[in-house]
Amino acid sequence: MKIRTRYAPSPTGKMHVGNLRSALYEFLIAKHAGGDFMLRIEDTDQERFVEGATEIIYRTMEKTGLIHDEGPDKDGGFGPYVQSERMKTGIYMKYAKELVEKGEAYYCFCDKERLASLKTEIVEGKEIMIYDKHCLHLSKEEVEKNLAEGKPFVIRQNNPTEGTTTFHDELYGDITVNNSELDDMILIKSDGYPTYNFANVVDDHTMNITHVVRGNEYLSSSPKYVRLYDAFGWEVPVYVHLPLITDENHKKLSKRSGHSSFEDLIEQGFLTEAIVNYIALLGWSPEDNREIFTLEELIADFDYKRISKSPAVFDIVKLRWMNGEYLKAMDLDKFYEMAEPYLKETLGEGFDLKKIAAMVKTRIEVFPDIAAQVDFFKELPEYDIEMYTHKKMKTDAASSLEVLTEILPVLEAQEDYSNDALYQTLLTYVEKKGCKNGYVMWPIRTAVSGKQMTPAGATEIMEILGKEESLKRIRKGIEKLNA
RNA sequence: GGCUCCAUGGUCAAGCGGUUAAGACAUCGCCCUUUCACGGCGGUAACACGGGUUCGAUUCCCGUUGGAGUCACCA
Repeated sequence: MKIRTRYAPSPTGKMHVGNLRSALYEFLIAKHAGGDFMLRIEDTDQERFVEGATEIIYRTMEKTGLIHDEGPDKDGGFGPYVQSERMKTGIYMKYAKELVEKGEAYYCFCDKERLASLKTEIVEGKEIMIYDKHCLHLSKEEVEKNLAEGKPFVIRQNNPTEGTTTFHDELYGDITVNNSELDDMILIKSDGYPTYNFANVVDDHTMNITHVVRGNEYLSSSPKYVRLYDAFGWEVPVYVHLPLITDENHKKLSKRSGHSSFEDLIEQGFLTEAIVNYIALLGWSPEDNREIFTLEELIADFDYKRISKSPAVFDIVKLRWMNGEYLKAMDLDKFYEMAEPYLKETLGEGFDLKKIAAMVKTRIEVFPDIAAQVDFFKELPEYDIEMYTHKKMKTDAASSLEVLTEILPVLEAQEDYSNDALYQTLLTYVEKKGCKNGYVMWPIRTAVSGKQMTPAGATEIMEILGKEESLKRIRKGIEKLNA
C-alpha cells in the first residue's frame, strides 16, 4: 500500500523549527517510500486565525522544497486542503451525528457557568476539569426539545469510564491508558466547527492518510482518537509521534514564547538548505556518520525507525557552523550573488565587491557576519597603537615605526598595486632587512586596516584599497606611532 | 497534582549483553600562515542512582530521582 502522510498546521503565525521539522519528517517518510505527502490547513479556530498565516506556511513549504502531491486545483497546481472549506460540505457534522446515533457521542447543552462549577483543582495556574457526563443522561425528547428551541450545543465524545485503551506507536510502542482518564472531549463546537480532536480523525481517514506523523504533544490524546476510529469502525492509521524540539531550557518550542521561526532564521542570514539539513538531524540520525545532506539525500536515507525518542535542544551554534559549511561549499558566483546586498550595505559603491566576497567566503558563518569583517575597507577605524605589538611577529611600536617609515617611500614609488607586485616588493624589503615576513607584514596590515583581524593579508588589502588610500593609512600609522 | 513519555559528555548523537563507549558542534592546546579565520593534529569531557536477571550490563526488568508533555468550545 502506498504511504500517505500529511502536514497539518494551524494558520496562527509563523512556522517555528519544530513545525518545520514535523513537515520535513512527514514529507521524508512519504517520499522515502515513494508515497504521497499532503498539506492540510487546520483553521477551525476562527478566533486564533491570523491573516496571512496560510500564505507563510505555503511559502515556507515551497521554499524548503516540501511540495505536496495533491489538493484542490490552484494556479494550475495543487492548493492545500483547508478544513474550513471542507466544512462547507457538512462532512464533520455528518460524521458527528453518526457517532451520536451509535451512542458514541452526545449533545451537550451545558453553559459556561455550569462548566465553571465543575472546575475542581488548580494546578500551576491551570484549571483542571473533567466533564461529568451530565448531558449524556438527557432523554431523546429533551434533546429534541432543546434543539428545536435553538439552544446552543456542542457534541461530545462518549468515553467509557472503565477498562483501558491501548494504541501502538511506531517509536514508542504500545501505550495503554485507563479509560477513566479519557474525558468526553468536544467534537463539534457551539459555532458548528469541529475541534482539532475530531477534524483530524475525520480528515485523516477520508484523505486516506496511512501514517499519522505528528509532535509528541499529541501522545496523550491519541487514545481518544483511537477510540474515535474504533467507534466509526475505521482502520487506525500507523502512528509516529516525534520527539519534541526544545529551547536551551529544555522547554518545548512555541510560537507564543517567540522562538525562532523559519522566517526569522532566514532573516538572520541562514540558508534554507542548511536549516533543513540541521533540523533533519534533530531527532534523527543516519546509519553512517554523515552530517551534510541535501533534501534528495535525506529522502534516500531517511528511515523513520531511526528517529529518536528523547527531546532535542535546538542549538543555534551548531546551525551556524553548518551554515558556514554550506557557504564554503557554495560556488563563488552564487555566494557573491547572495552576499552582495550585505557587502553593499556596509561598503557602498567603489570597491571590488567580488574580490572582497572571495576573501570573506570561508570566514563567515552567516551573511550578517560580513559587516564586521569588511567595514574597515570603507573607513579606517580608530585603533590603539598597542595593536602594533605582536609577540610572535616580534614587533612593537618602535619596530613598526621603523618599518613603516622605511617602506613608505618604496610604496610611494610603486606603481603596480596588485597583490602580487606588492607582495614581491615587500619580500624584497624583508630580504634586504634580513627579518621574518611577519615583522614587516604585521605593521603594514595593522596600519592599513586598523583591525586586530582582517579577512586577508596586508598586500591583498592594499590591492583593494588602492595606492592613494593605502599610503594615506600608512602615513596615518606613522603619525600615530610618532605621537 | 493525575496521566503519559523520556534519561550516553555543555549540545546533537552512535551503540541495540562482552567496545580502549564512535562521530559532530562548542571548548582547550599545538602546527600551518602575511595577524585572525580557514585547514591539519591532539586534549578535556558522558552511560543519573539503587536493586534485580545474567558468567557478564550503557544495553533487559523493577524502583527512585530528574526532566518534559498533557489535562480548553487551541491545535
